Amino acid sequence: MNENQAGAATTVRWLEPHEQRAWRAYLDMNAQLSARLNREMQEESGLSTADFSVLVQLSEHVDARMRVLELARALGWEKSRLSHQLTRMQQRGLIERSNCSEDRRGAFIVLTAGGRDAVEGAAPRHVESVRRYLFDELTPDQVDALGAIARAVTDRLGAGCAGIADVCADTADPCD
Amino acid sequence: MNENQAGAATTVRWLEPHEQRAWRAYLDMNAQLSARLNREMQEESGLSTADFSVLVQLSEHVDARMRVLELARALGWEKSRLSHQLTRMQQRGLIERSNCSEDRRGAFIVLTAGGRDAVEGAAPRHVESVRRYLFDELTPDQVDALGAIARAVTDRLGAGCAGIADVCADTADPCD
DNA sequence: TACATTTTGTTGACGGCTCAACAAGATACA
DNA sequence: TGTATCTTGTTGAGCCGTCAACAAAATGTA
Repeated sequence: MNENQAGAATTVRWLEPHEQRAWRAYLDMNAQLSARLNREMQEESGLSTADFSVLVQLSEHVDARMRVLELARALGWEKSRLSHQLTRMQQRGLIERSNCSEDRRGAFIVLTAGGRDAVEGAAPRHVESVRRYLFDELTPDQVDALGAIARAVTDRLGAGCAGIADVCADTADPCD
Repeated sequence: MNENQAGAATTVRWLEPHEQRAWRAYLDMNAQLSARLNREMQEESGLSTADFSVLVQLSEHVDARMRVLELARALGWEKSRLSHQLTRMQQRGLIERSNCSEDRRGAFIVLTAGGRDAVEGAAPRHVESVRRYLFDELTPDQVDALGAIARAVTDRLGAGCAGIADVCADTADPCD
């Protein structure tokens, strides 16, 4: 965009050139890095990164079984996104839905043996990719800086309450 | 995932705890920031961030008209993604396709008056959002660090050739 | 008990992205 | 000229994500 905007333009604090460059570089990094990681995981392990995230959460959990909303909160996903995702993963034998005796509305999501094999096969390759494209290119200071930046931003955004009011505690929006 | 993997696990360089934290923080930042910016632009201006990116490219270009592949290269998108996107944008009157006399296969993509109004209306609000959620939370050093990190990673990834071989010069893959 | 409200989770419609296939014009070259 | 190849761009199938609507069970309250 150029800076000769009509209307309220005079009051807009446009990005400074170095901010503009940082912002576009960040957008590029994101787009390229996520595309690359997704494609490599798909080719090497037959999983999407979304599949992988779900499997990792389950495999890290005691008994490898979780309630749907528990999983949604852990992932920061909307429940309907997760439900669709679980349907697809169930069809491929990565997870199973089992009834919950304490709450008959509910379902437990259970990691299958195939799901465990898939995540354990994908994890080492994925770590290698993340190292290759990200950490190997950064100095230790840059790694720490990235972490600090990301935490500052997610703190501002409400640490998971943006757009997933669905699965967040119904407190007042702490974001403004 | 835990680190007691079967098989080749002994040779895998798992992420160190501080790398793990930085990585997950980065993933969270991305997911939340892009979701928030997308939602705000949709609510305030009726555009997706994809619409906005296309409109910005066009509006920055002399005559506000570009060939499809030129646009695809500028955005780092696959041509088919762009083609679908343009079809939707054309239906909403944001852009028009016009014939190219020099190359009768080709099409010029032209920004309409409505498209220009849309991008000029959206830009100030979008800048405010980007400031609010990102730059206002970062120190000047962090802004520079973010830019440097992003450039290091995109350089490693081949600066736009990842997954869009479609629209890239057909050089050998410089990524491995 | 009866009834409203909240919580849990699924579904369908629709926009968006990727991939492979395709059409048609441009280009190279014999 | 003829023809093989490359380039430009679109299309359709299918997966993915969001939104709104819904069903059913749990919970609160009279």
